[in-house]
Amino acid sequence: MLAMSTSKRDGYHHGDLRAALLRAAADMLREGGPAAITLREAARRAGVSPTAPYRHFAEKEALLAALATDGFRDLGKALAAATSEKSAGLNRAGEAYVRFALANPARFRLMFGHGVSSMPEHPELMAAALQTFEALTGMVARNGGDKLAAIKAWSQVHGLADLLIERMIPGEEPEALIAALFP
Amino acid sequence: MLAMSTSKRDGYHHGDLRAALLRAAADMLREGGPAAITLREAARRAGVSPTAPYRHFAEKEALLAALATDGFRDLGKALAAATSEKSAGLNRAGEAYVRFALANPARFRLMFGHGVSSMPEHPELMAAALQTFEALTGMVARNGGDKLAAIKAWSQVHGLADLLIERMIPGEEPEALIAALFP
DNA sequence: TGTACATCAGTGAACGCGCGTTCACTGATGTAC
DNA sequence: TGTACATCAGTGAACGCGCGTTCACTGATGTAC
Repeated sequence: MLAMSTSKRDGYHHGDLRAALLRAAADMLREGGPAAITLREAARRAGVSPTAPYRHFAEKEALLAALATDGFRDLGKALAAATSEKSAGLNRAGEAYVRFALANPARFRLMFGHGVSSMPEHPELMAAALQTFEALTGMVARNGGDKLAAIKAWSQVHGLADLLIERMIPGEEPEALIAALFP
Repeated sequence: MLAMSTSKRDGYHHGDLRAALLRAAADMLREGGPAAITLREAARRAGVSPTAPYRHFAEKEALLAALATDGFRDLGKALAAATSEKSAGLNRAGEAYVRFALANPARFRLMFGHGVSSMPEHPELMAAALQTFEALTGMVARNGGDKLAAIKAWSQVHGLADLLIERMIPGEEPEALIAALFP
C-alpha cells in the first residue's frame, strides 16, 4: 500500500487515489495555505485526470473537510500523547495545543474557519471537532474543572495559538511565551 | 438608481470614491465574508468603471488592508468606550472585545488573518493593530498586570471570540457565556 | 471452469466564469504668470 | 484677468488566468452461475 504512495500507477486504476489526493492537498496546504488548494492541482500531483477526484469527493469542499477532519484527529492525538503520563497536568495539554498550531499553521487555519464554509454540512468534520473538544473537557474535569472551566481553558489556549500564528503578538518569542504560560 | 444614493456623481469625477469603495467593500464583507470582496464589484457598486479603484488602491490587497485597519480602529474605540468609566474593570474590556467579534464576525475574520496575506506589507494596518494591543496592555497595567498578563488576557478573550464566531463551542448561548466569563 | 454482466474508477473534451490587472486614453481641475 | 499647462481622476477595451464542474465515454474488476 505505501509503495503506491509515490503515484505508482499499475495501469488504468490508481489503487489508492483518495489517500493520494489527501496527501497532495496536504502538501499544497503546507506550501500556500488553505486558499492554495486546488482540485485540479491535486489531481495533477496524483498523476490523474482533472476529473478523477470526483470519484472520491463530491466537490472541492469535501476534500477540504476531509483534510480538516484529519487535522482534528491529529490534534486529538497530540493532546492525548501530551497527557498520557499520570503526572501530566493541564499545562501539558495547553502546550501541546499551541505547539500543534505553530507546527501546522495552515492546517490549523483550515480547521478553524479558513476554507470550509459551513461545518454543519460535513458531519464527519463536526464529529471530529466535537470529539477534540470533549477530550479537552475530560482533561479539565480530571483536574476538577467543570464545562465552563473547559471553555475558559480552550479559549485561552486557542487564542494564544491563533494570535501567534497570525503574528499578532509583537516582540515575543513563541518559545518564551509557551514556557512562561505553561510551566 | 441605487448607486446614486451613496455616490453623488457631479459628472466625470466621483468626489469621494475612496470612501465609497470602502463602504461598498464593507457591505460585501458583511454579506459574504472576506472572500466575497471583489474590486470589480466594489467599483460597480460605486457606479464607476472597473479600473477606477486603481486611482485609490494600488491593488486589491490595499483595499482589504484599509478595511482591516478601520476594523482595528473601531475595535479600539469599542474597548475605550467600555472602559471609560472609572469603575470599569478588565471584564468590561473583555466583554466589549467578544461583543465586537459577535457583532462583526466577517470584519473580525478579515482583521485576523483571513484576507490580507501579510500584515508587514501594510504599515498602517500594522500600526493600527499594534495600537489596539497597546491599549489593551495599558488597561491590564492599570489593573496591576504586566505584559505577560496582558498577553494572557488577550489570548483568553480572542480565543473565546474566535471559537464563538466559528461556531466551535457546542450547546452554549454566547450571551450566557459572556455573562459567566465577564461578570 | 469459463463467461456474461454489473459496477466501479478512470478519461478527455468542453463550458462558463468573473476576476485582477495593464494600457493608452480623455475629461476635469487647479495654479502660475 | 485670461490662459497655458501640469496634474489628477476617471474611461473602456483587452488579456490571461486557471478554476470547478458536467458530460458521455471506456477500461478494469469482481462475481454469479
